[in-house]
Amino acid sequence: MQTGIDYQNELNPAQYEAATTLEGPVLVIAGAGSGKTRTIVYRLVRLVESGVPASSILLLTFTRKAAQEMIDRARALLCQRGMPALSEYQETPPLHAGTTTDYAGDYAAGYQPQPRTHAVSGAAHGLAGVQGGTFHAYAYSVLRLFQPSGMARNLTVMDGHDIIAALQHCREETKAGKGDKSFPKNQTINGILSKTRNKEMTVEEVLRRESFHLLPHTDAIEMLGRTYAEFKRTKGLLDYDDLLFEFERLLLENEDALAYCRRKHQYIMLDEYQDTNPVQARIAGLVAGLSPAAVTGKEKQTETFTGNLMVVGDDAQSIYAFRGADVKNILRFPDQYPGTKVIRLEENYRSTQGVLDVSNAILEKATEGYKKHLFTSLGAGQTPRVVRPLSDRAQAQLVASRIIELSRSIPPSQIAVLFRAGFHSYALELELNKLGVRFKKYGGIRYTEAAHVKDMMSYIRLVQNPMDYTAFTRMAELHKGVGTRTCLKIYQLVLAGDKAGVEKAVARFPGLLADLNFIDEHRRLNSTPKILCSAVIEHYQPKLEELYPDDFPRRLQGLEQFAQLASAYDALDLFISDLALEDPLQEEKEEEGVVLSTIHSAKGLEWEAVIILDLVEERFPSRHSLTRPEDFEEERRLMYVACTRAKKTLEMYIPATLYDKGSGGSIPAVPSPFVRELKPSLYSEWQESYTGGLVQKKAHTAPHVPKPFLPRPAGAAAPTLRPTKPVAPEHNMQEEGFALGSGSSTTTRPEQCGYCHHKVFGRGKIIQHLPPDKYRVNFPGFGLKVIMAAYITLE
DNA sequence: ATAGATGGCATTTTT
DNA sequence: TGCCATCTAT
Repeated sequence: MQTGIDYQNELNPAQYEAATTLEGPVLVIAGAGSGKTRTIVYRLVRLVESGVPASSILLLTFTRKAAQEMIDRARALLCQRGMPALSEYQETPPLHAGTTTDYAGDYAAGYQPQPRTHAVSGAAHGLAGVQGGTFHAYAYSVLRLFQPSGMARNLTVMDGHDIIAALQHCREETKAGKGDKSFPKNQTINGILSKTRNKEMTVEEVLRRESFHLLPHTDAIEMLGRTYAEFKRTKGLLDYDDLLFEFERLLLENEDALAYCRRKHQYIMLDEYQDTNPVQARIAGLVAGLSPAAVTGKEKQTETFTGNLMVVGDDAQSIYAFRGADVKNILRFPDQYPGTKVIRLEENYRSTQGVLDVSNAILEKATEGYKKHLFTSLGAGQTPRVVRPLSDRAQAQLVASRIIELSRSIPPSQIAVLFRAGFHSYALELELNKLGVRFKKYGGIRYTEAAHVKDMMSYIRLVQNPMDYTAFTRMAELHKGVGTRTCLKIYQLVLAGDKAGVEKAVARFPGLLADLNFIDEHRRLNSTPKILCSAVIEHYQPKLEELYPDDFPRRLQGLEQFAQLASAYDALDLFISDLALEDPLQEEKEEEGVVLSTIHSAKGLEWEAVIILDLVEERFPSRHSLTRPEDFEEERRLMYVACTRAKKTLEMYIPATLYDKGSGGSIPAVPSPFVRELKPSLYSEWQESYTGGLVQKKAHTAPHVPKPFLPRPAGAAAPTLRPTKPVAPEHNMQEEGFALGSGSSTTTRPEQCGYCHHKVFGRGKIIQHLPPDKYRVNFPGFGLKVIMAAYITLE
């Protein structure tokens, strides 16, 4: 089939090379803003144009949204450039129907392949049937077709909340850490266990590396891990990590499954390869055709690799090491896949040179020496700004008014505020609400986490998997008088098939019996997700009205929206797993509004204007990164990712003080090393005054004159701005010790951090030197303290 | 055994 | 801030 696309003229030479190399192993090193998405989009079209069936293309990206966008854009390209011959395909045939041979039906006895894709489908023109999504979603889509050995028959994907609930259950059962205040919280346990798996290390290794204070609990955590694994196995539950490891095991143990994947997905594209972890890399290798021995590195592939595998990524943007991502995957790809064609996309089409200069400067200081230099032909553009509000509260007010100012010339949806951690934006959110500025926050509360949605989902999940204990608990405890014990008892009776026993136990709770019957009936009916959703809503509505008398209509509406969503699915389990893997309502949020996002969630996105908050030590770089140099390097790459999101306007905010909830007062903050090390010529410096507007600091002119500290009465108007630096005397250390742009500032790099002893608090980690004679020290069990040097002994 | 209330807490980043 | 864990009255 032919299109009028002129690949050579619409792409630059490197992009062209990447988009038109369809066979063999290919590594694309794509610098920030280098047109990576465009290249993948063109390659998708090119593949289809060359006669590759869309259904044999697998596109794995970091989020489903990313895959969706690429497929949509490819489809748009095809539509727009006319594939007249294809217009008769407007009515897309179901994914597995007709043209493609689907082997799963033959192999997986009892499991019929479902006629609707789980992940994203390119639902028009020649792209119908491209399978795209995340590794996790892909893993599930195959796992459900083949029965993994030793697993319950119906597999359910757990979401974050399920995981915590399951851990809690295991904890009660084993009495692990009972009554021990130093025992970590479920969240923490989950983090440790998950790290253990993603980094493929023992609990002890993980603890030794990043939380040595928990080392005394090593055995208990390991034991809890085993109990948790057994809990999941017997109940047919899969957490995020299980999806990957069970999938790998399936590919290694079940020849049919491996053959199915290899045969079906002959053209594989992996985006963000720098952020894959070892098991993901092995899965990719197995499906692409690498031998099991070569995948684990036991043996080296010596002949030219003949599978069609393209990986795309940027080692400088690797920001997920904390969850096991390993840059080595991308660095050694050519070695692992002999015959790899390496293509570098280097010209930046996103940002003006001023933005790139700052970005480059940040990367230059990286100790791991990623040699990258972004360039553009877009021109110098605006000079990035450094803004220094008096406090984090003032920062919120300044940013809010700046957003209003910017939105006079830029659509609000083209303005983004980025920060290191979700809670860093709280103050700004309050401020924006106060001013009536619309915003959408990425990484905020998922709609699926609302109580009524979870209630509804528990019924749906029980229809799919009667052993889903988390769902059972949720459903059963909706009834007054049913708690942990009763719940467990009934669950066991139900599983044992003891009908008489169940009826007896449930007799005291008539509503519960009705629920169980309802679930049984619908399991028998095998209804479509949409019909089931409607039925559940009707069944649950009385309870909804009882539980939420003030706002049940609104919640009901939300549930109906959910049922609408379900109508896109033919298979119940796919609907459930999609909800656990990614919030489907996220992308349907209104388009208007300023974007608030963690830097991690901002990956791959771009905006006209980008504001980075809280560029002070402890926040960014995060205090948790101060232990090991490699973590600090990851913070640097995070900063690089943040800066390279900006097209034209880049502003970095450095509050002089941070509110301290402990003391209720403000503590001085040290500007982030990432800004301190920038040459002053790369940015202009702006400050707050009491009279209005941001005022640019005149570089190197006015001598520093400390202004008296003028406390604002509570509830006073937002700070306005004034031309000189209003720094309170007690904060003058910033002027003296941490001037910006020195290029050689006293950075609290991790390698300079040591430990010290204090008579009362014991051993602590020195977080920061506060000249001339104080240290900020983190004492396990006591938290952060500022201590006079005289009272501690350095180690 | 359950439910509700209270008080103490620490708080990265995501599938 | 919201989320725990523990306590107390039924």
